[in-house]
Amino acid sequence: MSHKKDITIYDIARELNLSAATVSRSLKNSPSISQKTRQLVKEYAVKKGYRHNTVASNLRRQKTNTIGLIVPRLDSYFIATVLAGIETIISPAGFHLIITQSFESVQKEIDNALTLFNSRVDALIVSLAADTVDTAHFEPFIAKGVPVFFFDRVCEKESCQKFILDNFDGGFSITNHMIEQGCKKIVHITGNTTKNVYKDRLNGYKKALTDHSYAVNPDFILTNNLSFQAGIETADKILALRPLPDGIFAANDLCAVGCLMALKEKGILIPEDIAIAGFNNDPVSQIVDPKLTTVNYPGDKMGKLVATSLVDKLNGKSNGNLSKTQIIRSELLIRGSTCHA
Amino acid sequence: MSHKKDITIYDIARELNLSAATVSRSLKNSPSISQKTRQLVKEYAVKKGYRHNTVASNLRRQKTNTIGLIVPRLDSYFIATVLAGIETIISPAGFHLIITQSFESVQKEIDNALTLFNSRVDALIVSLAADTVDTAHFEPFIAKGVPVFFFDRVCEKESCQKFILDNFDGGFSITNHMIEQGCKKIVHITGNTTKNVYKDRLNGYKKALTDHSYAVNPDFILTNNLSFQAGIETADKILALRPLPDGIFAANDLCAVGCLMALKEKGILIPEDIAIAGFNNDPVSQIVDPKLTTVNYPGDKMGKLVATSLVDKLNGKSNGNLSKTQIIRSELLIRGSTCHA
DNA sequence: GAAAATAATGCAATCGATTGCATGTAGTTT
DNA sequence: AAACTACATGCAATCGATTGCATTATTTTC
Repeated sequence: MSHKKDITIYDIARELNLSAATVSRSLKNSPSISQKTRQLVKEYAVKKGYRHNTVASNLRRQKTNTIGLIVPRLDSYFIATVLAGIETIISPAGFHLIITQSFESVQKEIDNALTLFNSRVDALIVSLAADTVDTAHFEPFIAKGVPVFFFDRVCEKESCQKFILDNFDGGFSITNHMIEQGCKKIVHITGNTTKNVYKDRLNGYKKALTDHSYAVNPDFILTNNLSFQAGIETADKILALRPLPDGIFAANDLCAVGCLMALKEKGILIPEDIAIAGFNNDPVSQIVDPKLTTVNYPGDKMGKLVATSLVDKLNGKSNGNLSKTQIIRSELLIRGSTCHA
Repeated sequence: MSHKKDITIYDIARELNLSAATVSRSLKNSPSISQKTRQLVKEYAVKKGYRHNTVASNLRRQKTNTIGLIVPRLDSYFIATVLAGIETIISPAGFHLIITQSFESVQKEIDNALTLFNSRVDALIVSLAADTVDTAHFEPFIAKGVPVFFFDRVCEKESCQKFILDNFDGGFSITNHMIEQGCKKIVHITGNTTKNVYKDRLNGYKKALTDHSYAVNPDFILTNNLSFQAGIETADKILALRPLPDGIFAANDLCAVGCLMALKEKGILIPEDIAIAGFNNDPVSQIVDPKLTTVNYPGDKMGKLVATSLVDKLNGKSNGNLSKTQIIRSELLIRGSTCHA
């Protein structure tokens, strides 16, 4: 079956006895073309169903108006909201978004970076995979002047542009709050602490303890992959600890909720026996009974912030003195899982 | 500041005293080039940090290896899992994914379709906006032979390739189950019934009622936007109904959970006073207490199915006789919100 | 009415990879 | 040694829009 072939500016030029240059300029409303021809060309283009060929344009202009995105996974509430925020900003600004997931693997992240580079994206937005230590795969972008913006799981290097929540402060506030509620033996469940997000939350937790002259007990710092399932499994480990903890601060909500539900199942009263807090303000934190104390992590806001800064930079509207590190203030949300009604 | 300029096959050709054609063929491992030259070129390319220019290649080949996606919004669990499923399949197959959201608006959907068309995507995957009736904006793709695959919220036209869950069967099974549990006055909360998903669920509900010789009471069919908040607000309306309902079937989980929590708040016992069921198997359905009976809607599976079919088609591996409508069997998940332990 | 200024349009190169066809070279056959 | 085959490489056009510079048409100015 044969399909309609696209018409080009040359087709229009030929039909109207003009040059391709004039047609091109007319379609872009160049003021150097007379009102009359401009109108003529545009009407004819619409009539014939002309469609601008972005690919050809991209090659000639050496720009793609495309932004690449690399995230660990797409099926997380936080990432989904960031994504939505980014798209909301860049789409009206005339940019496209190409998305890829690294599945928490450096190798996949490297592959994705390479194909996005080859696709000549105008910029890159990244949240690092769990096991990424070396970030050399982003060097080609830097060397070429392509902006690379990190968010959430960021590159530790000074020179990187990054957008993060104040994870230290969040971890500190939560732990502090639990201590104020009377908790004396608080467990912390964390993920991969080579990543800033978990490391900072952990350090905030430690700081709150030492500020209150509590010792940091290494046995009370548990590591898992922070999934819902991991939370359920960790509940048993927690119940086996001696002395029995009276508080749990998990580095994300999903894990906290899994843990909370498993403990409830075993007859533990929340928060009377053990108080629990999470991190992220995931929808599940408001559904679980009792509702989960957590730190608000506004993905939509973060996505919009990253995207706005990026679009400004790409359009040369950057005030230039944008700080390399943008920190969103953390906000503690106190709910039933850490205090009695 | 000056940035490193990309090197091209011409640069390599010049340095090695070869033609660009030979370089191009070497890099693609064309068998018509001798092993020796091929090796030479490839090593030199790596050494010099050559990167394939996908944009130029796309223009010449008249293919972009890019798939466009248009969805109502990105920050929904279902969409996020579909997205993850799609990316998982198409990425290893060498395709990119450009995503856009319509925010449930036809106009935005039309705009997105246009820019994706101009970007010469090789295929399009769509879940329609709430108010989309006319689908003429996809005609240019069809006319040009660009595959357009619909999922979930699909185009009603016969000729469209669509992937859906058996919504009718799901609605029927849920309602039937509730009736078997003793419910006699079941409310249905639905969304925009011009969309197949909600219309079919509603029809399944009606069929189950009439099969059991129950009348369909129009007052018992409530419409809202199916958000969590809407569920909370609808709880009051339900309590004002006479006779008082003894069952609620909401067309999605978020709304069902909002409603459930609001009712609990008001002292209603779930499921003793009123049984509740949702649709989608969203994570919140397993967190709420009691856990929510629902229909499993495997986004990941659907995404992979859509993407696999699409990639096969693009690679000409389609068996050709792929049915226009692919239906995923619905699966009822019975939980505490509709039956006593 | 001629010169100068301005407006409108065209020419042709460019972006970088791809590919059908032509050419060239080495090796084999008779 | 001529003729032929097979393999390796090059030539040059192509994809379609963009844009600096040149050229032609139209006004303005004196």
